[in-house]
Amino acid sequence: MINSKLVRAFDRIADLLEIDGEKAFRINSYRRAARTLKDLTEDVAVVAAENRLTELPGIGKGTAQRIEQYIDTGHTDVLDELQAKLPEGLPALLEIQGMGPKKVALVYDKLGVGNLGDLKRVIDSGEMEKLPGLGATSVKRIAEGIAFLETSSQRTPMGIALPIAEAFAAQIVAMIGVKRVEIAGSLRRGAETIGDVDILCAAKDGEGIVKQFVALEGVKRVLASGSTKGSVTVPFGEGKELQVDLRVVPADSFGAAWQYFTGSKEHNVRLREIAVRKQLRLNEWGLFDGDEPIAGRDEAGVYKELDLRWVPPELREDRGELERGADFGGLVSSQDIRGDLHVHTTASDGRCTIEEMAEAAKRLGYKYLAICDHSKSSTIANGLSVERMRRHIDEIRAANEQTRGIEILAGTECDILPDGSLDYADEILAQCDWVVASIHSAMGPGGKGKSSPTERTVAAMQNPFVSAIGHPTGRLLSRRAPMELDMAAVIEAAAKTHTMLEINASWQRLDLQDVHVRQAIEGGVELVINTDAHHVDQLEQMVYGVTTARRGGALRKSVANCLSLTELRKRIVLKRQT
DNA sequence: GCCGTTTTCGGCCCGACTGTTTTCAGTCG
Repeated sequence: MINSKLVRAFDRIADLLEIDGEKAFRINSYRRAARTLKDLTEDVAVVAAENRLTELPGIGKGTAQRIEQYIDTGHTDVLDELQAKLPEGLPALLEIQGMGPKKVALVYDKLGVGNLGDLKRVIDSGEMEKLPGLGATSVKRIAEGIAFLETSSQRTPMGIALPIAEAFAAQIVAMIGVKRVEIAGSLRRGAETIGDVDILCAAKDGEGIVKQFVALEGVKRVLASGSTKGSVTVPFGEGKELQVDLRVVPADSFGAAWQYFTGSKEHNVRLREIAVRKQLRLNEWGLFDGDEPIAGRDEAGVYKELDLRWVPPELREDRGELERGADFGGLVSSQDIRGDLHVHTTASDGRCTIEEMAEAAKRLGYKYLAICDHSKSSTIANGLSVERMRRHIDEIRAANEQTRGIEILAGTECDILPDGSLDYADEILAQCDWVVASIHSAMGPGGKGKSSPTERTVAAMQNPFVSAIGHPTGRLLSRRAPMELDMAAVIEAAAKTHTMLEINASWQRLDLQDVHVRQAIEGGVELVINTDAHHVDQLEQMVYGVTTARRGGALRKSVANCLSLTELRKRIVLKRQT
């Protein structure tokens, strides 16, 4: 699809326009268009062909023309002209903390800086700090910004950031005078990757709390330490750093501040527009009628006074959540999950036994657990031969006999082979209670007599024993791109065959991702949220899958593992009889 | 450049912080 290329083109236009000193509104409209295209789940070329471009939010006549030109020629005049005018390396400089469009334009105009190398040179030579409006301190900060950019991974997966954030929050809440501590920012919204960790704290003595915060164990560098805000970095992985910000506010403003710092920026802009229409003013300190505060202590009050329903953080992305009459109350939550229907054991590549996994699942309050080890073709993952699989099923049945308080289902994660057939014959699959079918090999686009991932997935769904498709796109966050999957075709086939689609909860996968969750629900497909755990500890990753489901607007009634075991079995039978 | 239950023209969110200033511009979230 050409969508992602257009997203990059429009973001680049916006960057260049900013450096060029264009009006903010025009720049924003390009960013808005880029975001719309990023969220779009269908091929923009199809939308264009059907003359529906201007129906998309933030896309008017002008942008539609540029999209059409790009589809036809691979270029847009606007971008070509800007690129002819400004050096290629300039937009990258905007990523440096402390460098905004004005400063980028300044160093370009006065010193001819066209890329990162040039910038480093004029910093070292001392030329930069002589520029008007700059000085030794700001140049030093920019130099630190460059260093941070080069050591930090740009975006950190939610699964790495959340434990770090929770550890900090636990230490802050123990400080004297702290009334309340909460995680805010994109982490609270459940974004799959985050830029930095935002922690909010209610206390009177901001300076004292911030001082303790920047001195906490695990802090590598202190970026800022003031009376309301502290900012530090924390090492993780191999030489990487994550930024953690703490803000301290009075208890009376906690709700407004939590709302404000949770974002997203776009959601907040929309909220403030609504406030303005009501002749009110909304900021991080509260909602005001003139100088009179009318809300701010809690989040719900802020929404209520704007005649809005409180919006769950996962949905605050300005994707229509303030307008849509959505059923927020029915949104799936972690408490609704009654079982995990995709885990591995030592039989294939897991590190715990059937009994260990079952005991851990029971501790989480689950009523059922499906053991789904790899099938024979997944040799790297120690996939089970037919003979081993038969014995494995017997072992699962025996373990189930021995275990009380949880039902252990005999399952498999059966490979979908390159030709679209399944790795086990129906005779084996029929013995399983539950079958997840997944693609693990030949993940390329297909063609030339080779089946495409879409064809293979759709073919697998025709098998009556296939209950669900595992990690449908096969992506690994920032490590492997998703397969080229025609999601609309997969969803249509899933609905028709009563096959569920998995939201793989592993923070390295989150597959389906949020926009596809929404698309699947709109297509009438039932979902299942599984951890794909290879160790008892990984069962706790369910929360990431639930968060992703919530971001896609999934209600508990759309998620199969919120069902009782009896109801779940009925769903499996329904598929087998179709 | 987009958009419309005050509008097809004239709007389009808000405040803190910082460093450079002597009244404010730029950046950030």
